[in-house]
Amino acid sequence: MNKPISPFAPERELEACSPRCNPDLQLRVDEMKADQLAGLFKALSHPVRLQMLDLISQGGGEVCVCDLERHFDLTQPTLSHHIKVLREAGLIQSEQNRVWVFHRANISTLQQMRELLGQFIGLS
Amino acid sequence: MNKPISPFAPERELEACSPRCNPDLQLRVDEMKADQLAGLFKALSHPVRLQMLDLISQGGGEVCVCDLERHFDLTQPTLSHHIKVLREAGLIQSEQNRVWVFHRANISTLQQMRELLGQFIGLS
DNA sequence: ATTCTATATAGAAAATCTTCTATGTGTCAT
DNA sequence: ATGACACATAGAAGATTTTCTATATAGAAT
Repeated sequence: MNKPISPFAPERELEACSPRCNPDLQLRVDEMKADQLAGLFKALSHPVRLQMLDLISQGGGEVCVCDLERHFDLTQPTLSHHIKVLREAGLIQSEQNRVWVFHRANISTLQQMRELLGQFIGLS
Repeated sequence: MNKPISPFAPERELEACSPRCNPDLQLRVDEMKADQLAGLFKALSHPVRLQMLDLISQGGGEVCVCDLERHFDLTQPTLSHHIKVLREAGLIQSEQNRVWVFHRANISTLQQMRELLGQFIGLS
């Protein structure tokens, strides 16, 4: 856990363990933002939720659970749980109409994730 | 789990529970691809790994663990574990040079994730 | 009123994840 | 050779996730 000053770069202010190190690197994503963004990635970290969002994103805001459940070999409470995870993460919005609940993808949230990846790729 | 044919749309081939349903929706992401992609999202589903990749992506392929550990209040084995998760997911590549290991972001993997999100947003 | 249907919630078992301490391995300096 | 350092691995405790069965709620149809 201790970081000796490299003999090769004694003029550095920050400590480096080798001449190839980058002791000046700064986090561009603070802890609060990292928590929020990691939560978004976590919501898509399950294959069923990823496929659910694939379906919901195709539906133009008119996707009912009955349109989802035929694609998955899971019980209704399990699907209900995964939908809740997507909703609580902010990836989808749900609206009740009579007995049914319709879901739509939350584009701005997806764009946030895309922007982060773009930053990692070097697009910004 | 049973899906009655709607009385409002008896001509539909697939079952719909309401007139607003989309019984024709097809998965664009098959199960194998969903598993692979969900694995990528899972690797970024922890705030520390997300911040680690933020740092590594800035370093131009020359990021050593000593450049990471100053930013996190975690033990060395824990950081080593998170690095392994990123590497096994394919998000970073690691190369040993003498005593040190240097990490670089795997751009093509990040692009895969970005493409999926683009598909969800409707960019393709 | 009763029943059916769509969806949500409760709670529990099993699996997985996160983090730690302790220890191992390989490289370098003395 | 010996010791110091960078990093990896083993294994365990505790937290979280995934999935199920059972049950609740609430709107519609009979």
